[in-house]
Amino acid sequence: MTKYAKKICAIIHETSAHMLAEQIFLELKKTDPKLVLATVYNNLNILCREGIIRRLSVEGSPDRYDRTVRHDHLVCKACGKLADICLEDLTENLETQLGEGILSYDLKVFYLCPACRHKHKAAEDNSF
Amino acid sequence: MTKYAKKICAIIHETSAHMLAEQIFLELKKTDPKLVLATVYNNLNILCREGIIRRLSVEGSPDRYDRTVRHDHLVCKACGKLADICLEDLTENLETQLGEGILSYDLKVFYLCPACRHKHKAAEDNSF
DNA sequence: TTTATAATTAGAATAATTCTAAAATAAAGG
DNA sequence: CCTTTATTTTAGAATTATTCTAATTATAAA
Repeated sequence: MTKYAKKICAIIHETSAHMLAEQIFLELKKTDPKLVLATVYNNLNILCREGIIRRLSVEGSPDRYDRTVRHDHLVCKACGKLADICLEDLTENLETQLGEGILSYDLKVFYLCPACRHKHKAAEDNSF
Repeated sequence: MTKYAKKICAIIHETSAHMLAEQIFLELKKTDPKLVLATVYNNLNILCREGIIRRLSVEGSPDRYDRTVRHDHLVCKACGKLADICLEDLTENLETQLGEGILSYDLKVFYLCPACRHKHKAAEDNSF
């Protein structure tokens, strides 16, 4: 694994921050000022392809990168905020239903986060 | 609902083709030659916001648009091909696990489609 | 070392999507 | 109907994330 691949990997696995390529770039730039964004993208793509990290497509925002330890995501439909949750593992269940082996799955649960729920409610109350 | 919103809605609900904005545009252009891509995007955004259609983020490809009737997706990790599947509804299960109401969820199951499984196997056999 | 291979840089290129302002269309009020 | 107002659509520029290309640098192999 190359120098920057290692560092990127470390950053992603140390936090659960769902970072953007740009954020990873800025973080690494602190210690490696000559680093360039394309290198970050290159390495992120390689790491994803090899299954070492996980790409997260989030509606209306650039891709984010996440650890591969099994977990799911809770997404606020209003503000888009993303949180980790660990629900029961569905792999076996899915394989049984499908009748064949799967590689992995991605489960996003949409809800209104407490903050947005309040805003939403306030807006409704004012609409009289 | 506006003229184009209606037509876009009809196209998406009549097929299960997971169409790109571009494809919808080309389809509508046949009958409305002066239509412009921005109009398609405008309407797709409005329809998504109102929950009338569903946006599908597919890794490494522009967004696709889908019907809202509950179903899940099977995605080939190698070629990216997308297929509809209808697995059991997890809503109640998820709400119980989370201890609160949810709006919806999105489940993508990754596997190797038959074609890619064969290619993959052939490549392995040749690597001796 | 010298050579070969792979990684990184720099910055241009691409592609999807959004934005802005003007034009066209539709809806509402008289 | 006609006029006014509001909404939709158009045209095309702008933005943004990401990829690509070629040149350079670093690493590994001979």
